[in-house]
Amino acid sequence: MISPQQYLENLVKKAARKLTAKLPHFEMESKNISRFGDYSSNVAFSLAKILKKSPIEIARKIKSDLEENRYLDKIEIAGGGFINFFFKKDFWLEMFKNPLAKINPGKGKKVIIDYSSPNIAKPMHVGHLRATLIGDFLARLYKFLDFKVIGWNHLGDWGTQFGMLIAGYKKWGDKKKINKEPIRELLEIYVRFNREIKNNPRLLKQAQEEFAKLERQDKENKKILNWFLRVSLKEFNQLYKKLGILPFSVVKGESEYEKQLIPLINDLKNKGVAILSQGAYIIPLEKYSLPPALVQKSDGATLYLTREIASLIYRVKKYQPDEILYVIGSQQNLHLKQLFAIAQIAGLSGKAKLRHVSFGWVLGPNGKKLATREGEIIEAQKIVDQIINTARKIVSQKRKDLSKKEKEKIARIVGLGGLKYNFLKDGRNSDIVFDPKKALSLQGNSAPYLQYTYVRLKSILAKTKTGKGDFSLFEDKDIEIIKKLTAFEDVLENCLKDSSSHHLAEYLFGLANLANNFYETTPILKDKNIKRRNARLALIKAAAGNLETGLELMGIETLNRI
RNA sequence: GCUCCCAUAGCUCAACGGACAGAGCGCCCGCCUUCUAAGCGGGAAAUAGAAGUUCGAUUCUUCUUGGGAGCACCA
Repeated sequence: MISPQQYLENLVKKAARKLTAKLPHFEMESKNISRFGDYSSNVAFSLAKILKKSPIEIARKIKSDLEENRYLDKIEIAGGGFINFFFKKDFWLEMFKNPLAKINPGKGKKVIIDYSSPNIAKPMHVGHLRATLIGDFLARLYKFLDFKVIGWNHLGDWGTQFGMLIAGYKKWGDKKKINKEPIRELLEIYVRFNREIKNNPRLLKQAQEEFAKLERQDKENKKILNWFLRVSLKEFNQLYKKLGILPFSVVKGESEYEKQLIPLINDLKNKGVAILSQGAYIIPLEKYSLPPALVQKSDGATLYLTREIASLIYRVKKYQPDEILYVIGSQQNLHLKQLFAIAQIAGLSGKAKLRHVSFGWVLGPNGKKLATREGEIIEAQKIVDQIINTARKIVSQKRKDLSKKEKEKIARIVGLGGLKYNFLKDGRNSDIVFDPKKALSLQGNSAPYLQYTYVRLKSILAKTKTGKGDFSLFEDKDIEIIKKLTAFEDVLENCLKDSSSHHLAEYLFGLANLANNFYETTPILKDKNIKRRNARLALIKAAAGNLETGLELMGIETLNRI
């Protein structure tokens, strides 16, 4: 079975083809307003433009063409040319009996999703957290839709700052301390180095020298850098584990491409893609209305972008992906545009479609960038711990009856769920305001609300055995839920199209609201009509299943008790 | 200076050029001897400003105002 929306779209397309050879784009949507039908379409308006006829006239033609359809109760024309479709009850019962086939738009295609990308020796901040959660959602979504997903973590481990870190380590470093608390210690060295540089400019030179050695593949410095990477990664992995993020397929530092850069630049020069300008090599991008991209500095050193190009070449060569998603903040919009333009000019991306999944800033409650009063960044780790703490307090207050172990489990799942939902419920392009103090909302459009609804549904199911039900006993409010259930796949397609989770969040919230309203107003277990009772048990089981699947796609766990 | 992004209810967010701009929080009102009140129902409340394109504009174009990001030797 395909979704009702798909079904109607196909139907209308067929009818429209009789009127014109080239189909215009049109909408088929569910408006949640009963007099606009189960689904409505603006196809007549779209056709009116090319056929130069009135929308009403076209709508009438389509209507008369489709009116005999066995699933449709009626078709209405309203609002100057909208076509509203009303399905028969039997259709919805049919939809419920034969659930939708799982869609598989991926068809086994390979996609690389590049996300998280923290810098080693530095704590992950709230921006990394957003990138990580968006990326993890996309990885789960693509997997669910039958793509072969390669999760890629491109670590920042190159640049003069690592010269500072190595110089600082050689001066003041304590190996034991670093092994114990790597990121804290390394950050301290970095901060101290920058502080002392003000009084002692020679330090900067030392840092540059250490970095230059690194560029020359100096064994000792490479070894140190590698060690920094290993211990940082150990700490990152603790956070990923705590968050319940899918494991990455590839974790690679930028520095790993270093050896390929000179051949790469030579190749670009030979092809005439890169040209000499003011002593440096640039790739002009006027054709793309972009400023030129610098790939080699006048001192011969390479840049971030150069390594990004090398990484792209490596990815394409090694994995032959059909698609590469870069989950990276909007401040790098230009950078990604340049990368994609270069890929096109030099033919680097193979068959892969490149896509920048850009996202906005995470702002604090005052609408400014999130920071403590001292101006430090707020660490992702602290946000996670803080929200679980908040959840712990609430749970121990609300459920004094539960065991400590169970309360702890609920606190973790509700806290993390609240956090993730907070980042995933909004469209990714806008800046979002994140107030760590208010982040765990229990009411309304929040993960705990969805988790609570799931628990309520499961709890009803747990109290009884199910038997054979008679679906024809369903009433309007049951059908409302069936309608919602059948839209799930369409919602996932929207998420895929926009690389955004907010459609799914909105859907799950709507479904949960329907479900809550349903069991609030409809006694199920006490229903004397056993066939209807069983039918409704099947219905809420399906609703719970949808909630669970949807939450799982957002990386949010469900519970049986809350 | 140039380029790009953003501006929707008191607050936080929705709305692929479509029919009356939807939600949540907060506020006001009602519902717990009945499957977990982390719930359900109801109410007040918004497109920054000006012009244009269109049958139709929150959406597209131009300008204004206000915020943010980026723009050759950082990553």
